[in-house]
Amino acid sequence: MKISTKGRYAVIIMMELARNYKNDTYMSLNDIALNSDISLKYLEKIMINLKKENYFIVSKGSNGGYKLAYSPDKYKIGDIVRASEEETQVAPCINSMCPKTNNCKTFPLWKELNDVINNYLDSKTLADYL
Amino acid sequence: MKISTKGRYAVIIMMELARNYKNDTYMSLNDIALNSDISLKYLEKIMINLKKENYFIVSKGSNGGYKLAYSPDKYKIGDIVRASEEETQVAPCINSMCPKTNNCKTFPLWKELNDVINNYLDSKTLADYL
DNA sequence: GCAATTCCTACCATTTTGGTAGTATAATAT
DNA sequence: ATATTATACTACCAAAATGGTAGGAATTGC
Repeated sequence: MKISTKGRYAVIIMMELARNYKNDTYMSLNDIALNSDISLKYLEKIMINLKKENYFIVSKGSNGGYKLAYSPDKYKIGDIVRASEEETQVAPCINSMCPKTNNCKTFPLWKELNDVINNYLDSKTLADYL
Repeated sequence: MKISTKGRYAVIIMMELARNYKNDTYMSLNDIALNSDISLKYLEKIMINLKKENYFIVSKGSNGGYKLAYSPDKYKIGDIVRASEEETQVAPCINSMCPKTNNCKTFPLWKELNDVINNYLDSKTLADYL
């Protein structure tokens, strides 16, 4: 029962950009790496999923980098985590459960837990943790 | 963001015993294996952690097995999952977070998420899923 | 042109997950 | 007693996920 660091690092990246939002300057992954003590290379990898979400305005070249496309309160933590993790179900269906056995009787439990988690994470935005 | 099957299987085992509670007979792991489509050997492994909790009355030998020591409503799902998982924190502290960087600013988020999850799982007992 | 930056494709070590195998030990039915 | 049925214990293992690293190509600003 553990959230992978990928999701947590994604939130950290987004937080760095959120803190820089008011400056309206581009922030490079290198800057984020220095601030957050995560390697540039791993940051790049985590960015792959985040970039699909159109969260950023990007600029290549010197003085380039990323900035948030919207104000921090527009970014739900839940969206960020789900975008980073691929597996969005806390307890996805597995072969040894369902349907011959009684195992599926616990399915509503995991389904509801999933909702509880998502509802909580969706109730918070980057602005809540600046 | 996924709960390991270990915790889920543990709940399944406990459910099987809960369903057998009214019979007041011992139920062997072999019976549970047949009912649940999980291998006997893997069940044994999952039992290791559960046995530490004094959840059962155990009998070896023929017609032996396990039965619940208390009625199903006394077993919180949260306790069962936590007993099975070793890692009880959803987002345990890791080196690259805390304390030089700003990363710890997100700690309250994960701490609270942890509480949300535990509160939900503690609000349910085996009796809720018979 | 050069430096800074993102973008893209691989690769990889370690840990966790999800098991299996074999044997010892204990209790019970007969 | 002893054969049988269970649990208890110890060890091993394959596959997948996690948490990275490496190297270079493409793009842009100066």
